[in-house]
Amino acid sequence: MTVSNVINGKSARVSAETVERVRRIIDERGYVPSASARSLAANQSRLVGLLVPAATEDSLAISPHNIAIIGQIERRLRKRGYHLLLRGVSDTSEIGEALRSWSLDGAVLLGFLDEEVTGLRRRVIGATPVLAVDSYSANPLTTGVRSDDFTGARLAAAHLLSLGHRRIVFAGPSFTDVGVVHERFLGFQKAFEESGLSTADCPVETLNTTHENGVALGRRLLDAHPDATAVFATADILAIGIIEGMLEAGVGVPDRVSVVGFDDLDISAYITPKLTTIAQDIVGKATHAVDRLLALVEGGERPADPLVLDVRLVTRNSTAPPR
Amino acid sequence: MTVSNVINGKSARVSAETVERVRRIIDERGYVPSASARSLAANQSRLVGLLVPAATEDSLAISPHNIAIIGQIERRLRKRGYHLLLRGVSDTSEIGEALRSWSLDGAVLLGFLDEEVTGLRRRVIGATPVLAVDSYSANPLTTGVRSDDFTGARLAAAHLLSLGHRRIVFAGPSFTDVGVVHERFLGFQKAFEESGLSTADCPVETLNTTHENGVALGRRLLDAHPDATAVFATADILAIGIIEGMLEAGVGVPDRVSVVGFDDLDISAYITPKLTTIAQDIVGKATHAVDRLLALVEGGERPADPLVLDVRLVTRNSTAPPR
DNA sequence: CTGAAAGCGCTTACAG
DNA sequence: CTGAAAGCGCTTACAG
Repeated sequence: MTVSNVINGKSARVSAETVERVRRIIDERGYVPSASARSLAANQSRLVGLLVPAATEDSLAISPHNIAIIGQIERRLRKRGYHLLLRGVSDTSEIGEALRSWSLDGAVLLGFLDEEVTGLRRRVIGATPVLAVDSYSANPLTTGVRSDDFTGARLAAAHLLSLGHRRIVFAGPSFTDVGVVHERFLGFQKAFEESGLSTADCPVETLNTTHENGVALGRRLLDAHPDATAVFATADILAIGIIEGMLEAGVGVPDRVSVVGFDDLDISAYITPKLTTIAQDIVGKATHAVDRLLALVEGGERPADPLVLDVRLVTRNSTAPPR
Repeated sequence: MTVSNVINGKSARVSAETVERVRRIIDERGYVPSASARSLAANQSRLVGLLVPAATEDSLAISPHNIAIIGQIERRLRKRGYHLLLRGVSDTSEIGEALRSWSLDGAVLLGFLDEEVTGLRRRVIGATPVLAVDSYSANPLTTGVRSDDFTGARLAAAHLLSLGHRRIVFAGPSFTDVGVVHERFLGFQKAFEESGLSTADCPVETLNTTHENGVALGRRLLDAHPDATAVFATADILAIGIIEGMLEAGVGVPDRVSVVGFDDLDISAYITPKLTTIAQDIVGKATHAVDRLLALVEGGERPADPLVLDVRLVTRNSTAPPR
């Protein structure tokens, strides 16, 4: 018991001398406490789950942006003395299983749809703190950390408008009346309003966020929308594909069509032309996600409103005034 | 005890009727076994560590190639009924701590230097199976899975030689007389030998594998080596930087200088010109790494020779005959 | 300040 | 085929 107190830093209950002696013996023998025994007895594991969607049989469905976040989350958890269980889940019911099986102290949900987060019930997650990254779900059982998607899209559109573009294609996944893409669409519209303009002439192209789909759209973009002079894509990986498709089709970027992305992936600065895009604060997202989750784990306060992180416009070479 | 037998599938010791009854009750109550209690009692955790180097205070030091592998490893482990503990370690002594603290059934080392793997002692890792990805270490306590680096580099050089290049820059991190980069250098030389040529006129540029370093090298490449007509870079991310640097400096790729990379990252097909490179079998690497590790975990056979995976040349647009 | 004892939820010889 | 009992390595009231 005294040894236990020393290890757990409850030095108020042990004499300095004893603490010293225990410490020395621990070092000498290379003693390492058993995490499973600890979890079992204390009913807390110092383990946090990082749960990501996984199509059955398939790989983890992690976007480049989310991949960048994983490393940062691990780093922050480690710094705070926690460990990371990385788990792909093919059905939301597996979330509850993971939580209870490992007595996870908390979980970060990365890449789930808003409706999946909203569908989480107390019966499934119990009292375990759960944080959803990039979610607009209002589920009171979860908290969130996300970027200011509205402002990001507003900045992107305002940039294109200020260059003189009017007919701008909005390219992104289909959206409902809530969520990341919807917010970006609202921000896109807002920029037009602020300039006294309307998005009535702006085509919306709906497609899943992959490089491949971007290429396909790029190839046929001017056939479908001959008057378009710019594209706002809701993800860099999509924007990169669109640029590739347009270049293939002989459409100059940014001479004929300007393109703005969203994310600021590393690779966005490697392609030609370098991509103008909206930068998200990846380190901040990861750090705040962990800190927020652990505040719940350790303090037990109830989830407040989602934390919203600033974004900024990064102007590079894929945008120019229309011809 | 009977319930335990049912859960663990030891149906030989339980009547079919009882199995059925237990199963039903488990479903009704939504019972989920406690992983920590199980680990503690059975002395096996069904947990595998994925250990990656982490500079202190810094992010995980994961290359794009290794990031792609992580998702695949998680998938394979999950399929085999194991869970993944992702952990950055800033000192190899932490490896032993992680193994013992969580009673890990095994560990995959990703991105460690050969000397770090070689330095692993029984005292640190005990009897836990450890597999090092991409390592040439001969440490008998570990097994390995890696690509055929020698052949990859040989194919790359042979491709350039067949196009007519003779003065080819070898660009990669510094290497000793063992390891991935050394193997690639040997394969590079081998291709020259097979053509009755020598690498005597081929400059070796030593630099760490980052996009930034590649750009810097690209900018000064022709100043430093005016006669060079091609570059073989030991990593795509480096090759991409080199191309960017050369284009900036007004050096045409592949018109003036051809470039071959190694890895076949997704982004290598997105840049302009699309990169000719050596493709590694990422899915195979991850799958075999897991299967091999679990063979040790479950069967307890002793580590055999490292498993070597085939590579192949992917010809795209960054290579052409010299002017 | 120190320690004996119960208990966390499982697994595993062992007896019946 | 079934189950009582010990034990895995900790934590935590509780007594001294």
